[in-house]
Amino acid sequence: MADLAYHRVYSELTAQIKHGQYSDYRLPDERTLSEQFGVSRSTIKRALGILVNRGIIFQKQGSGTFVNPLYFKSRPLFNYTGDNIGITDSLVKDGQKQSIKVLHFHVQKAKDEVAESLFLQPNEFVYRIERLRLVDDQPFMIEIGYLPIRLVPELNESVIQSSLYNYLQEEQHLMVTKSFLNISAEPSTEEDQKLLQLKPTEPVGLMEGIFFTDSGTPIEFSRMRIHYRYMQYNSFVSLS
Amino acid sequence: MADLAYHRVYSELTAQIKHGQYSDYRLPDERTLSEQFGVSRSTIKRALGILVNRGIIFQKQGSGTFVNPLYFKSRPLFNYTGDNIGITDSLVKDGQKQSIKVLHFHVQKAKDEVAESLFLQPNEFVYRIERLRLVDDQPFMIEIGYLPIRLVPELNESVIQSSLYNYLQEEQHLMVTKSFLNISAEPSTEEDQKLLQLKPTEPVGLMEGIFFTDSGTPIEFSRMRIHYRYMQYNSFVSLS
DNA sequence: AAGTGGTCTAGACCACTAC
DNA sequence: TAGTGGTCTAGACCACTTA
Repeated sequence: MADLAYHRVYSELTAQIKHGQYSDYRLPDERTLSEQFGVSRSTIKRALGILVNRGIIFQKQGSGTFVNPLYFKSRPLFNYTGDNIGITDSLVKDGQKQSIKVLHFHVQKAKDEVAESLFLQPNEFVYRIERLRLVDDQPFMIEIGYLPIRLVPELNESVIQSSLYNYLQEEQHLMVTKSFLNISAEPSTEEDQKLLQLKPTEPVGLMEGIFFTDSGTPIEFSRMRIHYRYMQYNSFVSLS
Repeated sequence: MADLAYHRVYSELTAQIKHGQYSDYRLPDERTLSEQFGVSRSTIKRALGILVNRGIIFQKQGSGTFVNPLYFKSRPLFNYTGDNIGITDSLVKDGQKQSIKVLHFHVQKAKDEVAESLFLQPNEFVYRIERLRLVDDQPFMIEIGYLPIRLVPELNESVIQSSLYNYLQEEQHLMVTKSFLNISAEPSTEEDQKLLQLKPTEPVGLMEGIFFTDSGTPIEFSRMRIHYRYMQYNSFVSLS
């Protein structure tokens, strides 16, 4: 992934923006970038397109390409900057300590919704992984994940005490790079209140969705119940 | 917009998928589509890319292009299928009656956050539009929007009783096609409870963000407080 | 008029999947 | 081995903004 031309351009531009290289909020024009990076304008457009899709820059026809000044002001829960799309890589932590407490771990036959979401054969088995995630010892998320055992035959309890997706990448050469999420909210249950240290009037955010590997295989169905103060999601949408 | 080649391909494919044309979940390969539509493969890829970004289809290298069976099962609050990205065009309603009640409407000097979000000059003026939105007489959203008067000089109270973005499109030839949203949740205030008919333990979803015209000009900063049962947001993310 | 992003093409070659 | 999606190029021409 990292050796692709468009990805190299994307990474370098992102780093430059983060380091404040474009303090006037203006990037060089596409033809200049094409020369600077030694790639075609199409490849530059592709790299810029990723930045646009994440809301980091925006482009105005006839005018130029500009950094979105709002992007770095918001404090979302997730910020996809690593290789993987999972929590560990995405969590905005700024030096805070991330930790995981395993609540339950076992194998079961996939129920309907899970089987459907993961495109499983009938009667296929999945791991059910229930974990509590904390930042600086403050619990902020209850996470229930389902993974087909067929895809990850050798999972065990010690693996899931830390980042599952890092394990998949390093030990199984699986990168998890796509997700389809549904986001909502509801009043907290008594269990939410206990685990996430919430008052009865305080709600949880819900994120539920499917995660895919780089090659398009659905690998996890996940339900997350999130302390409302940690629930921040950024979304850039463009109808074109 | 509708006369662009990639957009035509996108529209026709979307319609075909909705009408169940690909009941085996498999689309023709890109080279075949290229011939069928009489456009280059690059243009086909662009159209397919939009469908991928919205989570409607997914592609597997070496294997093919497939319809996402989950897409049509979820019931999000928004579903961007119209020309504009606004509520009116996007709200999934299925024959339900949509209505708007104007709570407040006036002109004021833009405060810091608004001015920053809309890239305004110092001391520029904005409309402040506070509306309650209902579906089938059930209130589901309090919406506070700010628009620069410079961009829409002739707004008045009768216009905002119905869709603002439809007015902008028809009377001002402005299409609103991009948005940068931040999504979160919090306990409801007393005013929320009164306007949205919520119990004290029931929360609101928050959506806050900037809306851009097709040419990239920020045209509205909006804060939405949403009845939690109506708060459903779909997001497809791909790290590439 | 000059500069910038947007659209589109035709084709080469690579990487992965299925048979 | 054939078929499919992924990457990348070099260039033409259009649309919009700014001066």
